[in-house]
Amino acid sequence: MQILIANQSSEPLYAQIARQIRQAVLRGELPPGEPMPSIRHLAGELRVSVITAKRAYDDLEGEGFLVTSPGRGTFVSQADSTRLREVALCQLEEQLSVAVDEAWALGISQEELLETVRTLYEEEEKRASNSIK
Amino acid sequence: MQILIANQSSEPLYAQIARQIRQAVLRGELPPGEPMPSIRHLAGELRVSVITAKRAYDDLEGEGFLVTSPGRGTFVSQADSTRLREVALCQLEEQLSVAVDEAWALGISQEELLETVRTLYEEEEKRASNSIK
Amino acid sequence: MQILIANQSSEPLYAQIARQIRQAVLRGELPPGEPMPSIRHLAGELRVSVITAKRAYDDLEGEGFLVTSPGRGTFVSQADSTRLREVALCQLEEQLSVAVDEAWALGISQEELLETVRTLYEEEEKRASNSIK
Amino acid sequence: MQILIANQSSEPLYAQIARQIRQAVLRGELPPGEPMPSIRHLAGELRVSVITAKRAYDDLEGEGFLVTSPGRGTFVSQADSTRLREVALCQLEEQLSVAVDEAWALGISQEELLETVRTLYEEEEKRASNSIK
DNA sequence: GTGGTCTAGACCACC
DNA sequence: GTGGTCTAGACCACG
Repeated sequence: MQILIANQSSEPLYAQIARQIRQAVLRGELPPGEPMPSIRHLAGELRVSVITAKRAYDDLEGEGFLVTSPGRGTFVSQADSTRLREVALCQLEEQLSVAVDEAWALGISQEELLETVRTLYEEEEKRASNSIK
Repeated sequence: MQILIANQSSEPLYAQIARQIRQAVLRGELPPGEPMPSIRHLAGELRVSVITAKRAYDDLEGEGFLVTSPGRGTFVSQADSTRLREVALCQLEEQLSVAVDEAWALGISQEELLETVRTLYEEEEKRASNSIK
Repeated sequence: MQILIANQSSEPLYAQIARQIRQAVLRGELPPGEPMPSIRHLAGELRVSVITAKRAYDDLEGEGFLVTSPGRGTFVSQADSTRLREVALCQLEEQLSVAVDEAWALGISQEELLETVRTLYEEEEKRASNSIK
Repeated sequence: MQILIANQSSEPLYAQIARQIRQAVLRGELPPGEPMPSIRHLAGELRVSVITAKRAYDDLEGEGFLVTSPGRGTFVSQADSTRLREVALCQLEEQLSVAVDEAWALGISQEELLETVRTLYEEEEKRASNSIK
């Protein structure tokens, strides 16, 4: 898989890494049981400190996305994917709620808002299909 | 106007204050030229330090929402509201874009997403009409 | 004479008043010996506090532009206008020096800078001739 | 780079610091991506409080000159330098406009004014070439 | 009374 | 080590 680090972003490095891995798992791109690269290897590839990579893995482990067996490495969890998805959905809804609140404050009509979301979704699909090619 | 502070939020206090004032201005609830409460007064009411209240006003001044004359107080800016609204719209689109990205990664269909947004928007309207009563 | 107060300006009220009176004296618009309006009268016209108007007169007195004889009022000074002009010239040169410094830092050539100043000067002349009509 | 602090100036400390860094960036002396000294280090060198140094960086970040990533440091922004230069030019023109207004009020002829500016510019060049040696 | 500046010091998150 | 937030408190300029 491909992880992109934006140095300019205000999102912490460890959060960027964790988010991208989390998405890949939920998307099924990283199937349960799949071995993850070692912390040191990942850190080297992404040019971040080992401690930062570890923090990302730790968080994902805490959320149930990864499991580490000492001495053997880190793997994508076999855990109940339904529960994981629910957690993610809940976070998404919170995120959307804030955005809708903002939109309402700006006096944007429901129609305009839905139209914007539709457009963004289609752009997202297009981008995805391009990156597959 | 009414400002609510959530101490347990991860959003900094000054950002919470600034955000709520920003929305009130964009919503037209605080008309141009309107005098704002003094930073000391605001700080007292919200139970935060004077510096924290000042930081919120400073940020809003930097964004063009407020103007302050030393010794006289702080006022809602007479500035070009079109420009301010554009900036806000731009930020909103960025926010939505991230959320849509998440939704796509979770495998949510366009229909589901639009339905969720519609529901959230209607809840928002209901909440607003209640707070008016 | 006409004094304009910009409430939005960062320049203090008393300084705006003092500056405009100073310019009027240097320009010869207010001849030596000319009686000035009383502090209370000026304050009333400009809608500022008496203390602010007094501060402006005090400063101008300190600089030698005005003289106050208690009980009779305030008048434009008969003082050596050459000295006053020199002080003003010195301040102007300081002001220009800062601007030129900035211009140099921006990599503006001498020709460009002189051209800009020339244009601004001509605009100033035009504005002045219009306000006379 | 070299930053000079004049404690007796009426210009606030943080503004002096910000101004000198801003000029260095616009002059290209501090290239995009360049790491800035940490606020603590800068504060120590300039003998000012950490907060004061931070305030300067904060302002420059708001203007788009710097970007900072928590935990990693502060860097010269990769931002569109054309836009930054335009803003600076705009501010300069405002500054010059005020000065020309003063000059006109003092009855200075266009020729005298241009001559003064020319002299100041040449002094500036001389000073710059000396500081290089 | 207002806001503006500067200070010291504490605690936290990130790398 | 880095920056981010919040605090209290002092002093000044403005109205």
